[in-house]
Amino acid sequence: MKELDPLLHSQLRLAVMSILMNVEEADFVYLREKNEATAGNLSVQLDKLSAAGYITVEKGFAGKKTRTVCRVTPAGRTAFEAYVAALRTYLNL
Amino acid sequence: MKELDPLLHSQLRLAVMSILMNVEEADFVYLREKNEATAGNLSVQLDKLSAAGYITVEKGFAGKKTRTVCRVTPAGRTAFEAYVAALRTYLNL
DNA sequence: ATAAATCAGTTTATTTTATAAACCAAATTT
DNA sequence: AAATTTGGTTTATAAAATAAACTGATTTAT
Repeated sequence: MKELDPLLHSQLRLAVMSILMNVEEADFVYLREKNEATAGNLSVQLDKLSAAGYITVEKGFAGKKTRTVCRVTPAGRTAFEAYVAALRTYLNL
Repeated sequence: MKELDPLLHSQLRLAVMSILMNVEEADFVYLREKNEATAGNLSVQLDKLSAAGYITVEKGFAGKKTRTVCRVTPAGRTAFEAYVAALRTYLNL
């Protein structure tokens, strides 16, 4: 049975990746609001995606406030597409 | 954010449901082999699907050996379709 | 006939995950 | 300058997935 990448098979991580696939970059606050996630949960899940090399997380400033910007990496893109392909076979979409 | 039914958002349960959606009925052994799952794991996940009313689990006999047969219920069918629809919006498929 | 191995499955224990709650430092508001 | 808000991180708790150990019946081999 084709494996579903467990890193992507998580509601919040999947939603984050889905956004990043379509958006070039997105910051922490945007991702938190769009997903109605708690900051804590989002922080943890971003770390995991980052540790896996699926996204980059850049800390910078917007004026004086900190701003954390996320982007999907090529590896992340590939993994996401493989995940979707695997899902298709599961669900025969 | 549209919720992904957590009962279906599990690798093994999803795979089981996907099979049952296409097959009218399937027994324990078939599901275990097809999914390369351990019997323990399968047993637990079938219980959950059954407790949720997504499948029926009937114990009977095939000759002298016990045989556990699973079928998807109308509620299960509906839930599965809703899950797939929700996934589509996540992944914009 | 009986001991060993297999089959079909359940129960219990362990590990992993997801999530929330508590916290921290800097910036803003009053 | 005290109180609040913002943008997060860390730690604790709850829920899930999985594996390991077990049960009870059935073959198979001796």
